[in-house]
Amino acid sequence: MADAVNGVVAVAVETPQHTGLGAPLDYSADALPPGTLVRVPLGRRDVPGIVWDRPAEAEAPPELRPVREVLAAMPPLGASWRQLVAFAAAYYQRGLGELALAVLPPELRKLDDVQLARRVARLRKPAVPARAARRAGLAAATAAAEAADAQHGVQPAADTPEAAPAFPPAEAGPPAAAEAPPLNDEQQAAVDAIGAAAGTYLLHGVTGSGKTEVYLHAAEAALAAGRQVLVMVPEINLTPQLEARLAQRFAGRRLVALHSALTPAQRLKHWLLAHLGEADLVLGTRLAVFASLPRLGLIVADEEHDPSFKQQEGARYSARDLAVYRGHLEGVPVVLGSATPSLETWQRVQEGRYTRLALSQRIGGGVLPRVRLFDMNTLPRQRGSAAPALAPALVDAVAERIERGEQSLLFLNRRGYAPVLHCTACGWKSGCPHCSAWRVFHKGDRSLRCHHCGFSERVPRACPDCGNLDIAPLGRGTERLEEQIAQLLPGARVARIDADTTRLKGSLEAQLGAVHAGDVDVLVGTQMIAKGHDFRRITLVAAVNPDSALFASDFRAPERLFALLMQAAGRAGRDAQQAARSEMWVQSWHPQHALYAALRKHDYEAFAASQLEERQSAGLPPFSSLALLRAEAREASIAQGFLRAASELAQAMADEAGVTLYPPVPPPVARVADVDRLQMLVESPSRVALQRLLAAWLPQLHALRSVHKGVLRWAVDVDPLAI
DNA sequence: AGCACGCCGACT
DNA sequence: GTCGGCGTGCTC
Repeated sequence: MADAVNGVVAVAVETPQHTGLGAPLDYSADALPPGTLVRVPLGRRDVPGIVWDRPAEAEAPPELRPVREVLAAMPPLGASWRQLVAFAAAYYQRGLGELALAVLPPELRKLDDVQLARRVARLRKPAVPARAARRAGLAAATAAAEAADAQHGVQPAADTPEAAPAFPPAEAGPPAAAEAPPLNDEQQAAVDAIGAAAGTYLLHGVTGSGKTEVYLHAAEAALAAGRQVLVMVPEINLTPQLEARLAQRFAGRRLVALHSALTPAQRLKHWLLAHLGEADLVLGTRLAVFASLPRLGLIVADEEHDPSFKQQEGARYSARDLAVYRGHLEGVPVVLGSATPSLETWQRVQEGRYTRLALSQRIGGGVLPRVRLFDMNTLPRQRGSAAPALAPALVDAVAERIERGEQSLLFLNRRGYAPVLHCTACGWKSGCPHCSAWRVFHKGDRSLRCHHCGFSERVPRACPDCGNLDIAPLGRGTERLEEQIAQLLPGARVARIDADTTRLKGSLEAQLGAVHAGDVDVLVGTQMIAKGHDFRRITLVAAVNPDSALFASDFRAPERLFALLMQAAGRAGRDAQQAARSEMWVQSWHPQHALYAALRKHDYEAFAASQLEERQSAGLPPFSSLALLRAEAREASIAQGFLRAASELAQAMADEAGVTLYPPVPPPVARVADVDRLQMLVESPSRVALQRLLAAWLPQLHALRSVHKGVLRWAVDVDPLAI
């Protein structure tokens, strides 16, 4: 361990990469173990920092300022945590200290040592009597004594096992609270494989095939071996039901949640419980991948294909990819669960780098719903009028369900009443004055709302350009679909769930509760309802208008659509006796498309194979690595000039390294809130070559801003989701 | 990123 | 005469 030498410590502080201050800074202090939280002077400010590993050979500048405060009440952050953070900072091209401090609970940086000691002491009082014996030695220590100990850099070794040994095989007799249903052979084989060796596992099974039960058993084994378990889900929405299930199964264990909807105080408490080794299970969203877990024994990433695992601002990390790295680093198994794995994951399975564990059957003998592709071209069209939103045959099928007391789910990935209003006389459309996008008509509050910048106005009575009173909605959103289905099926109880109806805290739960209670016949919603929720009485799911993704410029659009439709199909017929007559309807103008053919057969593998072939011939991920350099300015030409200059700086390097620089292009929505955006694609068949180029190139870009004035922001996105 | 210092316009 | 505009520059 490279401890402090000659009274010098390196401290990671919140300094952005582009200032040339991305690396830790040197301060004078008595020996402090790496990972210790400190406060240090920086310029005229006092900032929080983390003592970092300092290379022994590094020279100290002559005059160093002293560390101002040592927060010794908490054990230092472990070596593997620091390595994870250092890797993420380097890979996603951010300052080390910037990332390290950004992934700590915000509340932590506000505390001084005394306040921290008080909280730590409180949390170390065991919540469950059974834990008292094991923790007795630690709990006995007073906060003051702990603080005094830690002042000398002494920490109970048990709290910071830096190098975790290999995951031991599953043992019998963990203190499970609720009895588990018996596993089928495939589930048992999966649990055995995960328990046998560290590595990355793809748990591949359709909705209802019992993936969660495998997670629970694998977790049980890890807990029995005295380890902590990290479970990640893509969205906060999905935490409550999994939390309930984990809490029920592991009643004697301490379970904490980590996500951005917690209050600052809760987030700090949960994070500390994990860091102190008090929490046995951590359930969270992508930010939980950075939780400090001194006894980590298993990582689960459920719905690993979900785009929400990629952070979309600041350090744009992929929590799924970091989970895999972390598992490798700490020698613990990583389980990636999905019915429709990301093509990156699937390719790694093909290459033998990940192990596929297949769950091929639905639990309880349920079958997947029959997929019915409805060809919208067959609908008779009255002259001059648009095609109806819903095929009459689909409306009949919904009506049948209502008669039988069953529920239907209509899925339309577009909220609002209509995506755009237009004037039938002069052709005016409801564009946003600040963005290159249409403003969406929301009938509920009679507003025209831009979904990009939030600009909202009361919908005009007449055309703002020509005064014509006949302004009409174009296209359909969930509000309009809800209205139409209510008209087509009088007496049906119709509900709608989307971002607009769930704005208030607790309203999603309330609405889902109504569906479960049987108070709803037809549920209309966006992709929010396609994910995770376990509806028992739904026997019909319909994708009302999914075609747009087929021809999107985004190369991942088909992959996303397939996953979404498979997931939506999974909502139907989870109850075995209903499964036989469950149906998934897809209304399409292109029913012959290969994606739908694969969907009809629930054939992920065929779909993945054809997509991978396309990706390979196009030189796209997972057969190449990408990064996007983005720039924003009031005028596109300024952003353009900056990116061109950046490109020139890199050209020689790129040619040599086998990296391709593409010309700057506007993203799909080029102007948002009066700011023009441009982006430049950087591509290489070699991840390493791309990484090397970025590391050499990006530090030079800060200086460009003084030449290209007017660039408001620039940023790099490594492994971008969309290009 | 903050937060300084630093040199030019409209106000008590 | 100052209050304050945000342009450059530094932080171990």
